[in-house]
Amino acid sequence: MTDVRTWALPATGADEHGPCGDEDCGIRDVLDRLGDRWSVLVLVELTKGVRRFGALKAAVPGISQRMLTVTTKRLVRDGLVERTVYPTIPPQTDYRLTPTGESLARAVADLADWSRRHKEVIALARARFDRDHPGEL
Amino acid sequence: MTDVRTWALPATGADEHGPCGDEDCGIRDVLDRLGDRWSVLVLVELTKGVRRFGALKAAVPGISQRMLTVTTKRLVRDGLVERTVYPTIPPQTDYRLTPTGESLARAVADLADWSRRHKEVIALARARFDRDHPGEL
DNA sequence: CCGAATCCGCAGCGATACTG
DNA sequence: CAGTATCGCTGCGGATTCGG
Repeated sequence: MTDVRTWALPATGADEHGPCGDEDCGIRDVLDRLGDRWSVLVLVELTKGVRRFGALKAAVPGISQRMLTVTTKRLVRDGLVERTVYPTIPPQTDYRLTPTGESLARAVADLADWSRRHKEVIALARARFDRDHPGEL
Repeated sequence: MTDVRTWALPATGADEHGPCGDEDCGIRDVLDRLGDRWSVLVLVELTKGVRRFGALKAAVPGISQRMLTVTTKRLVRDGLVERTVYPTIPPQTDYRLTPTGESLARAVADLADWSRRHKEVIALARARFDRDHPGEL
C-alpha cells in the first residue's frame, strides 16, 4: 500500500452555485400538496364540477373519510378549494374549485397526460432494470 | 327521539362511476416519483447538463448522500436518468437526463412556473385560514 | 470520490368508533 | 351525511459508519 492516492480529482470545474436555479424556487410548496396520496385525485374530480363530501368519497375509491376531510381541509387552506356548508338536517357540504385551484388543476392535467403517454415506457424501463439488477430497490 | 330521520338525502344523483376519470389514469406512477422530497430537484438540476455525483449533491443543498443515491437510482430505474461510471481511481459517475427524462423535466418546469406565479396567493390564503381557524391543521 | 449498510425518529395514512 | 378522535402500522428520510 505504498501507493499514495489522496483521493484528489483532476477537478472537473463543475462548481455550481445555489439551490436549484436562481432563487429559492418554491416548487416545494406546490409539490408538498401534490406529493400526498390524494390531493391530486380530489383536484381532478373537482374539475368535473361541484361535489359533495360523499360524492367525492365515492369518486376516489380508495380514500378513507379521514383522509378526505384532511385533504379537502388542506386544499381549502391553500385557497384551491372552496367549501360551502348548508345547515340542513342531514348536513350538506359542497366543494368546488376556486379560480386558483382550476388553474392548478389544468397544470396537473398536463402532467397526467404526460404520465399516460409515457407510462408504458417507464414500465418497460423498470422491468429491464429489475431484471438486470435483481434485489436492488 | 321519536323523530325518525333515517339520514336519507333528496338524492343528488351525483353517482360517478370509476376511479378518477375514465380509466385507471396512471397519474400515480408519475406522482410517486414527484412526491418524494428530492426527485424533482435532481431532475431540474440535470436539466442544465451532465452532472457528477458530487456536483448534484452540491447543487441540491439539503440532500444527504444517502438520499441522493436512492433518488438517482430510482430515476435510473424509471429510465429518466442515465448513469455512466468511469472506473478511474477515484471513481467518477456522471448523470444525465434521458430523452424521456427531459420531456418530464419540461412538464415539471411548467408546474414550477405555476408555483412561482401563485406562491404569494397561496401564502396569503394560508395566512387567512390560519388566522380565522386557529388550531386546525 | 462514490456508494452501501445500519439504526432510528417521525409524519402519512388506514381502521375503527363516536358525535351532531 | 359530514366530521372528529384515537390508535397503530409503515416507509421516508436523516445521521452515521464502513468499503472500493
